[in-house]
Amino acid sequence: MKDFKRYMVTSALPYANGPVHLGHIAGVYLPSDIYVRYLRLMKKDVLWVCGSDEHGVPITLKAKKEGKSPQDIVDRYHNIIKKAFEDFGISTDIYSRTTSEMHYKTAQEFFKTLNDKGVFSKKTSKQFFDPEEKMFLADRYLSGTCPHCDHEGAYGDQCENCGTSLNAEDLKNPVSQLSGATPELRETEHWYLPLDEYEPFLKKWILEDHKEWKNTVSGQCRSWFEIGLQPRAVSRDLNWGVPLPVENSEGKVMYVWFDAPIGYISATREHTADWEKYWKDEDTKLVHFIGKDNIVFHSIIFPVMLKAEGSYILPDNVPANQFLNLEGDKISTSRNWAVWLHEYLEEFKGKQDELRYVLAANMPEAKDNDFRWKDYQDKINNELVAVLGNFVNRALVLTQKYYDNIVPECDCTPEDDAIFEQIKTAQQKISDKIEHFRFRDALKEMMDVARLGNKYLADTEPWKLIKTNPERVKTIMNVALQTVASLSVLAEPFLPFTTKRLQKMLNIDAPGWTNAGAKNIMVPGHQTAKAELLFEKVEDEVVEQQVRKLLKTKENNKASEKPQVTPMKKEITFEDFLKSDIRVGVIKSAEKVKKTKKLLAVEVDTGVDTRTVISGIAEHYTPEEIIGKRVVILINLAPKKMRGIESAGMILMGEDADGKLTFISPEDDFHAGATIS
RNA sequence: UGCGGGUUAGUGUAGUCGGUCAACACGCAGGACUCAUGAUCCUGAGACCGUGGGUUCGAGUCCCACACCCGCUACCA
Repeated sequence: MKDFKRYMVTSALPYANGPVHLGHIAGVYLPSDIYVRYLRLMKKDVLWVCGSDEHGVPITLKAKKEGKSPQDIVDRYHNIIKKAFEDFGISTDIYSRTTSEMHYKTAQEFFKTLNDKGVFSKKTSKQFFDPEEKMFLADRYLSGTCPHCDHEGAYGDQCENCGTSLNAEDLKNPVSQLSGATPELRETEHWYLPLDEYEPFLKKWILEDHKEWKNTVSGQCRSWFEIGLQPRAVSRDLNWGVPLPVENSEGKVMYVWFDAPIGYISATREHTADWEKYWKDEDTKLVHFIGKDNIVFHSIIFPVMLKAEGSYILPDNVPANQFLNLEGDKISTSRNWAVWLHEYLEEFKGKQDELRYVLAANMPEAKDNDFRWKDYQDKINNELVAVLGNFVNRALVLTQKYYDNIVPECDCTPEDDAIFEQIKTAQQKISDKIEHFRFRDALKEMMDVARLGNKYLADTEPWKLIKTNPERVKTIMNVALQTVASLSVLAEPFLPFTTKRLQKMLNIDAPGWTNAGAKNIMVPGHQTAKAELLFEKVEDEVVEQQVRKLLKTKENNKASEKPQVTPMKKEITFEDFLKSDIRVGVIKSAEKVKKTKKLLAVEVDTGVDTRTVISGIAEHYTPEEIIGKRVVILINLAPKKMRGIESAGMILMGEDADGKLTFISPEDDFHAGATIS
């Protein structure tokens, strides 16, 4: 492997429309922090940057909804996130933001360079423009009448009723979701990054030159290659973002995904005048820590931008993690199903390392993992307290008892030497694992050193020997103290707050990484401070309270989910209504349509005949349980073939706000074919 | 539906090139110890490695099919 002179580490910029939660921490910021702290201990030249991503449409919408400016919104969350990171020991060299002056400058220079080099292609297309908001509308902020089925709630990109994907311009009676105004079709021109031209380069670079990347990352890239890369628009018609630095581009800003990764560069520039060596020198190792949702941006789009610019290096690795679930359910900002970092820090004062430990031990490195409060309690009580905290306490308390906190002399036997050997080996293993982004394994290795210490004490039994061979006990306690001191280095990347306290107790300066396993970190005659417990047990009550809090969130969600009532559709005439032939039908049989998740093929006796209807209810009903059910069915609907089966008619279903479906059934046992009007 | 990832003891996970690979942690059972936050140490029980085929002298490990879970995508008359 190449020997790099320095490291440039970036972590995905958190989007400033909400605070960060444990999923963000476990997936991105904690692994980065462990990695960087380790590199610093190795005395490497390393720079770690991060910052808030503050552009993009969702922020403008949130601002509008709250009657504030986009800047107000991003200020609020930027400050919450920044403070939470600091308090949690996320030790970035700089935490910047993409609304900074330096970022505008850097992003514009970058864009201009690409533009001057003729990298971009330009294309004109027609898009809807909201005259009230004075802005172009992204497809999903448009609604209207579907040109195919006349459904009125169709979105600009798709009709949810008939399922066809649409071109926004084909929508009938389009309405802006933002203002309710009728948008006009206007021509607009956009800049495109020709990803397709870089495909051969990317394929070689990722699939051949970087085989060491996680297979989730290369797998994702491979799937993009299979579809074929397309030019990607990097400009938007919006008034919130970095303005394009080119002529005739009024009202246009950079696509948020174009400017955000440049934020890494801007932050570096803001931090040091010497920024270029971190971004443009081949001897620098560039590493992007991200979550799996960001893979294409960091392994395809941003590298193409860097490559096209010409003077930048490309990432050496993109260690993407999977997602963390919470108590079995997907974390969701909008449903408030999350443990927010800033709230944890409020409620668990001084317990940063406890959380860091649990998250690191449970990091979603290869697949999605689950955070459970019970597991939080178990890991802290049975591992942190019982193994690490206990060993440290035993060593220090014994030293206090026997030697009044003075480090005794050491006269090592081969058994003692073996301990130092093992610590050395562990140190190398931890290094190796961290360098390969295997943080949970690395953490385990570190804990094994504490286990080794516990075993050493159990084997040598100084509390017995003190009566028969006090000379020997001196050496034993010396070895135990050296082990504790080694732990104060080896644990630093994972548990920085604890190691600081530990070093204070030992009354030593922070040793360097390579000192771990040395015999002389604690010099004989040195005076240590009084022993304190490193960790407290987590009581059942604490965990129960958190679980209750989450349950409450669930209940609140249910309650506050005011049935989202869809607006009334356009008035129809009685004659229109009479056109539909709605009947009571009886379900004769049903079976799942193969290879689909939601579709059931249902045989219905309509009185008129028995016919097959495809219904999208398989997630709510099993075929067995609906046989014999009386349902309401629209029978004169034009048949449509789906998945090779012809569906003649439509079973009417009630739909809840959260998407739950239920049959509409007559209250009395009406016969099949009874009309409904 | 397409693509990607996953499916290994009660739980969470390791298993790089196919041959001590069935491992580690927690939990559980029994024992030892008492310096330590009822912590620690030792011993033990617990997995036919999602299912079914195939390649091979030999497969969690390679190939094929299927099932289930997650993400994106499609579909949901």
